[in-house]
Amino acid sequence: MSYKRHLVTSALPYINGVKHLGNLVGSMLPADVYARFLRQKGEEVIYICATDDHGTPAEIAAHKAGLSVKEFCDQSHETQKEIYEGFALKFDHFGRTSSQQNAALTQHFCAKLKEEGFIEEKSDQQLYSIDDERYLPDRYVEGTCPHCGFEGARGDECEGCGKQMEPTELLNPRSSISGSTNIEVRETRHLYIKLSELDGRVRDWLDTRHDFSSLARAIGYKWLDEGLHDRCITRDLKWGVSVDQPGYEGKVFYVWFDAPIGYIGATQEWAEKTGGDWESFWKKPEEVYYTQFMAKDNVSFHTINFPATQLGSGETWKTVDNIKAFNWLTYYGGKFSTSRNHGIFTDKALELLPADYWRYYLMARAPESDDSSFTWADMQGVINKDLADVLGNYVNRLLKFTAKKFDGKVPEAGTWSAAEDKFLTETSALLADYNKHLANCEFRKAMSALRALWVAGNQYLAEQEPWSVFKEDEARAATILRTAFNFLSVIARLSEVVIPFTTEKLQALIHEQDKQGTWVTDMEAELKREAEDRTFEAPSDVLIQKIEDEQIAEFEGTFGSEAA
RNA sequence: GGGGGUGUAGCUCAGUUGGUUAGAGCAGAGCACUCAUAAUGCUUUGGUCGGGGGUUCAAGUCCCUCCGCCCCUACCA
Repeated sequence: MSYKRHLVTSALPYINGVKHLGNLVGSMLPADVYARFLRQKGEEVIYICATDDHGTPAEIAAHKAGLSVKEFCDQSHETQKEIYEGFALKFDHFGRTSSQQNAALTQHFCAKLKEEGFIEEKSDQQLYSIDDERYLPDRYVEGTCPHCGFEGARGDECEGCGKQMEPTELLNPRSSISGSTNIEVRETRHLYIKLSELDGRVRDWLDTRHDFSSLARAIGYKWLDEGLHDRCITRDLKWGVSVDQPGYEGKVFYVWFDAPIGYIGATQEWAEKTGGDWESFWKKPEEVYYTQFMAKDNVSFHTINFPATQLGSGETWKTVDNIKAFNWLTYYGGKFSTSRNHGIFTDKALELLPADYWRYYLMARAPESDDSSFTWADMQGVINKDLADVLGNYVNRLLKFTAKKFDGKVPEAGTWSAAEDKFLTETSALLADYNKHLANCEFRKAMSALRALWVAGNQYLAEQEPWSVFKEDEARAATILRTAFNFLSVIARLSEVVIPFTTEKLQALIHEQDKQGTWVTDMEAELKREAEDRTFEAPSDVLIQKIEDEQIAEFEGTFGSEAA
């Protein structure tokens, strides 16, 4: 594992609307924790994300809001960006797929694919709404199902009988945008990517993805084994990356084609902003380790479609080395639903509780092996026990007692004993676990190891009883408290990847703001640090406020406490 | 319908290539301590590992089958 640099991306949140906690836990938050870990370890790493700006839903939402699509996306992008800042997501760049850079790249990929012979032109029949002055994507056509007579059937699928269909089959079709029935069938030309001929390249590539989870690999091979179908990569829309070919005026690339390219586009935005070298991440495959984070529904796009685009270009591009996929976070076992307003949205979450509470809870309960269920009581339990009781109380008891007995200074004198050796051995082992789990993107296990470190501090104090020892042997008490204090410095740094705001508070208390963003490599050196005239402040208020029963009752009243 | 995933103590989850009495945290019970946010530490009660069948000296761990949930995907008359 000696890569010069690391590239981290998380699935691009769609521009339309505020995302819910399920979106956060399945992509951006774990990516942030992982990127922070690598950064703190001193690795060269960039974490890139962006909003996925294109597509019909954005157009329609803009229309409803009385804004141009551009204005709407500008606003929505800023809204989302602010929320993510609230969660301390430390993107190196949070870009947009509607950037100039992405447009140029998307057109570039298409041109290269064409040169390599992987682009084909086909004619197709699509429904055109004369009153809306636009072609209607399948799911924006409603009508009567030709199979069962259900009147609210959509152009892609009938909710009445579950059958799939072509929108041209619908009886009495109408636009679900305007309700207009003034609809006609028009002939339209589109570009297709010939995945059917790219399967060899994709398969050979997949064979080399040794770090993929068995899940990601299985999904990839399944698609390949069934045979890839050519896919249309253009649409008759105004909003999107224009297709720069004769005869394609008024057409744009389909979102699934330009969205993943947005990872590269956003890296270019980053490069322009910072003076960084985007090519060192995307054009030097052997030097870079690339990790993608996403939810399980997104895996096939990242194992097949996007790699096919990259490989089919005939150029050298960095492809993904590890895909970390998540299951769903559910709300009391039911689905989070944007349309039905079920569950908790990210903007609201930040109003209710501090970002660190969400970050820790969501990582401790990350849906890694199966869907996991959010409940308010569970969150209260985790936060109050782990953050407030175990971590918060360690800080409080240690700093208050030391301040009282040693006048706000880190105690001097005293000698290292067997008790400290034992403490060192135990905490070193826990740190090794923590490192390993973070490096492997096993977030539940990582949080468990972190918590064990917090517990270790309390155990040490409980066993050594500095409050009793102090009465007979002040020097011994000094050693215990200094060791515990040094350990607090360690804990603060190791916790930063998940609870950065709390770490900031802690480091302010112990006057170690300069340690922000650093990691712990040598536990022995840390624990044996001398007093060095260090000072600190006793906390005036508790570090972690508990979540009260009344709050839980209120939240359950507001958001509901059962599955949808 | 096909493929993949998942079902382990009341709850949330670990369980390496099958091998001693199935583990952790929370919740419950008991004890210790009093520095601390009635906090902490220690001890401890809970499981026929979704059901059934099979292979094996030995299966939560492999095979078959059935049931529940999740994701992807495909549909015939």
